[in-house]
Amino acid sequence: MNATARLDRTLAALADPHRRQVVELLRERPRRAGELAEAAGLSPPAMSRHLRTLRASGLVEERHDGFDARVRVYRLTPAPMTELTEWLRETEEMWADQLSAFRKHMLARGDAA
Amino acid sequence: MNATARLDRTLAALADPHRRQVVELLRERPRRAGELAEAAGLSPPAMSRHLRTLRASGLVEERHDGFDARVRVYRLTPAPMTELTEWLRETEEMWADQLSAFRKHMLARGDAA
DNA sequence: TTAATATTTAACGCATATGTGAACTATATC
DNA sequence: GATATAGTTCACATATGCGTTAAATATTAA
Repeated sequence: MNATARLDRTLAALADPHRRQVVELLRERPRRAGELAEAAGLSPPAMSRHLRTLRASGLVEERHDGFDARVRVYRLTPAPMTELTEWLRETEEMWADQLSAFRKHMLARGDAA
Repeated sequence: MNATARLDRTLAALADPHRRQVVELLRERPRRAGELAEAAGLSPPAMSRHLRTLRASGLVEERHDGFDARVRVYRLTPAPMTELTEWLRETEEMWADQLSAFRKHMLARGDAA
């Protein structure tokens, strides 16, 4: 999968408020699927699908609990967000350059910055 | 509009590859609607709708050209991306804390980090 | 071995997003 | 004034996303 498609999936995954809530919960600590469903006020099937989407985007990973194999524990995997952060940084950097060039232009004209 | 809804719109706007391409083009310099349509290989109506979405998310703004009032020039407005960057920063920060806590835990147990 | 638990998958309905061609608005050019 | 140009909006078809309930899977507990 190329970088564009990965950014697509990452952004689409984070565009849903329930999934973003999951990320916020998982950034504190790993949690069980059922715990996430309850915290988000969603039915288990609904949460299961969100978790599938998050898994497909690479934002979270699933593990089986050591004691009770029915339980699935989800945890954050930061790589996709790092890639997104990098894209945003480049965009903002470019904009900052553009802005400073604009200011320089204005100063050269004698206008106030 | 609250922060969650704004993040929603920003992320949804950026989740489309054509719209992200528009942002990438605009981070170089402002451009005309028609120029963006051609660059993205889209029909004018399709691009017009993407631009409406980007406008609604606050990522771009539209201005009328000074010489030819038919022409609409689009430019980037960075505020929404700043907010998104902030959200990502918090998330990654939390994850870094978690990782360092995990390493500390492992070190305390005498395992290799 | 039967029943309960944790989670996922399947089938369905509904809302929303995307692209296309046709029609519309506003402005410029001849 | 007639026509061309830049861009948008409309109407339509198709596709995708989200939630719900019912059923299936796997595992633990009684």
